[in-house]
Amino acid sequence: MSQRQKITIKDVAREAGCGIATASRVLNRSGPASAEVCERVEKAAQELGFSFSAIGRALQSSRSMTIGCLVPSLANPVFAEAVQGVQEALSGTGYQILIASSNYDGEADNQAIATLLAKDVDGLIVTMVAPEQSVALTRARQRGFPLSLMFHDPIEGLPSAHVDNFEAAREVARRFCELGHRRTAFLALRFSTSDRSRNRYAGFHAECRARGLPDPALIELSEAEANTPRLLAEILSTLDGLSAVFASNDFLAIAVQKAARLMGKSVPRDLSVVGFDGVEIGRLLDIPLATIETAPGAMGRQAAHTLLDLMQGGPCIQQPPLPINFRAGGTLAPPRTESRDDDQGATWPPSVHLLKTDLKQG
Amino acid sequence: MSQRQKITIKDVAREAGCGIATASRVLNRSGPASAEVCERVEKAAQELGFSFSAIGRALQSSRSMTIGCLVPSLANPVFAEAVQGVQEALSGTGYQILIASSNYDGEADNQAIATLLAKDVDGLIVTMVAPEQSVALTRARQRGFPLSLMFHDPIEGLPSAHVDNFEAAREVARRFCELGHRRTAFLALRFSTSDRSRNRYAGFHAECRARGLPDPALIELSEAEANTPRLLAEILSTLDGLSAVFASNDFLAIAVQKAARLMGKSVPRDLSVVGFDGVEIGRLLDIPLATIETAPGAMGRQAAHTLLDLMQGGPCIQQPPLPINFRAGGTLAPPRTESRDDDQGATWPPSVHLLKTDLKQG
DNA sequence: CGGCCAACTGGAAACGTTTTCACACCAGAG
DNA sequence: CTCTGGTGTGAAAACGTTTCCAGTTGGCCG
Repeated sequence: MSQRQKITIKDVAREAGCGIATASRVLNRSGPASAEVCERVEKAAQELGFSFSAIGRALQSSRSMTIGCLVPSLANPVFAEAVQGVQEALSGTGYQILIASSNYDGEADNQAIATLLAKDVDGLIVTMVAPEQSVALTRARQRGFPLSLMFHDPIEGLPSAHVDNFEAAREVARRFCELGHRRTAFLALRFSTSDRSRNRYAGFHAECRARGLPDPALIELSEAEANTPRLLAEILSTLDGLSAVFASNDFLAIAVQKAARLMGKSVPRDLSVVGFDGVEIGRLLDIPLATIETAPGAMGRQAAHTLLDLMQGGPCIQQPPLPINFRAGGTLAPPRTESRDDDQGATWPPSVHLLKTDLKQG
Repeated sequence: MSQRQKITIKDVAREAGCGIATASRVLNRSGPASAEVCERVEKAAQELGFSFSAIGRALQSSRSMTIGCLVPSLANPVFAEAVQGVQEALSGTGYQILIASSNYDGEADNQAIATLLAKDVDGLIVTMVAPEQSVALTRARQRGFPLSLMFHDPIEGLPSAHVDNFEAAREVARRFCELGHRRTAFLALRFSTSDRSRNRYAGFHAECRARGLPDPALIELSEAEANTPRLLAEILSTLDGLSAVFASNDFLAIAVQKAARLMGKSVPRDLSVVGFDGVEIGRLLDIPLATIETAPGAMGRQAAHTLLDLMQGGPCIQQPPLPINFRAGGTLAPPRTESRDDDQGATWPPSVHLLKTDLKQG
């Protein structure tokens, strides 16, 4: 109930009976001051409960000590962990995180970046729908504003903390192929708004081709379909001869298992499933999930370090992709029957739910 | 590469050939302006790519349009979802979120609050280790600073968006009891730093007592134990006659299932398990997890709305606890044998890993 | 034509810092 | 004694806004 309004350095100076400049010097240890006045100022600050206003500082130094962080959604543990990683890397540096999320909306992405920039952040760490097409991001980049990406493949001059989705997906195709699988499918939740999913499909597709497998079926699910095992089962059952599914994230992979059970199929006997991300939970399932392990926290940390370097005027150096690890699990096994159907089957891949979209490379 | 430094309203005014005040009025539509000068200013702002500096504004209006948000960790999906909820409630209000996390450390909590306050946030939404013991929080409260809690039970004069952990835990005890369970255990990961866990145990304990059941064993796990099913199995196997486990969160509950499998026990035939939180994943397991469903996102939204009201000078009104829902699941069933051992067994609850701590009420 | 009001305009203060600059003082060297 | 150089100090400018206030127009009414 006591003092409602803030106390400024002016109050401290008055209380200590000295000038503002002196008080500032004492409190920041940024210049000479006699022992006597030094003590008076310290005491006054203590008594008044003074603390510097970051705003005044920011205005004068034109550095807000704040960095902006944009992710699609914190409800996705992968992004939440990444932000936590950023946080950790920034702790102790004096920087705070101003956060924003776009809910996977490209327009919201732009809006968010503009807002963060208006708040005078000193740098930006970003995961968005389409970094290369965002006008706000492009403008910032042209101005030489410190920028750092997460999860995206690097763009010329724009460093990104990422994993090689394409290569990781090829690894999955390789495993499928070596076990004898032929008919495969790739499941994704937000294919159109996630370059990560698209790169994974591209890699998966490329390796299947390279090994003479039929093209994998590409299935984009709606939220409803992903969360309702019955719907998912219906979709899966339209895929004749399907023996292996690569899901674009672990939650989807778990949903597939549930759906398989509903279809009376057994994992991995009738259907192999591989996920992506390597969330902890997959390891604890009754049948541990085979998946590609990534480290979102490490991505956040790397992005933060890259940005810190950039803000200190360092050169823009692109780190190599973070390591990934194929985690073996009970959900991956050889197909039940060595199905010797020929690959020319005109019905594969089926067109239901098939999504045509421009793939990166191929 | 073009202009490296920011363009201010001064630049716009000069370009438009008018005074700063006029430019401000035009751009904010906050005062009269002739159509002609209006157009010139708009055009100049457009061409220069001007956007207001939030810092200048904040300094002058002493409102930063930023609210601080402190949670233990974003790596915990429950808190991440809550922050996402805050975000949603704040979207469109012009407020941004400055985030901080303490990693479940009470000292870091204090430090974080001080930092956020120094950044001149307009309000604070907080989940911390010990809100009532934090000097930083107490000082803020005394100053009448807008504060809003999440997850905690309300404190006099400090509104909190929460669920009734005590009552929810009683519900679990009730279910256990009605199915015939007697020997129960309560598992928690961070008992000492989580009043939520403590309240759950208190409610669970109280209801067990009320129904004449032996006191539940209280087990606090380390991270290592929780994540290594073998270790967890060892601990569980020391509990003789145990037939039902209440885990303080869903991930723990899933780990218990895994451990049970390792022990050769079947869930729910040999061991019933109930979790807490109601994360989506539990529903997709082969045996859907029985759990208490909560809505972290809704908590975040409520906390944000409460804070907004508070910042507009509204009275401090404590909302009732958010509704929770017992979600039935395959992991809960009657115990295998109506074990008719007497309750006086001197070995129950076992002392291994037992944690003595001051319990709230109960 | 004088007076008045409305519409429009811009100078200047204020917000809380940091930093530059000039001044005062004092010791020691010449 | 005067000069030099260092040390300690505070006034003032600057950062980017908003807003108050006073000023300048122009139109309209008496």
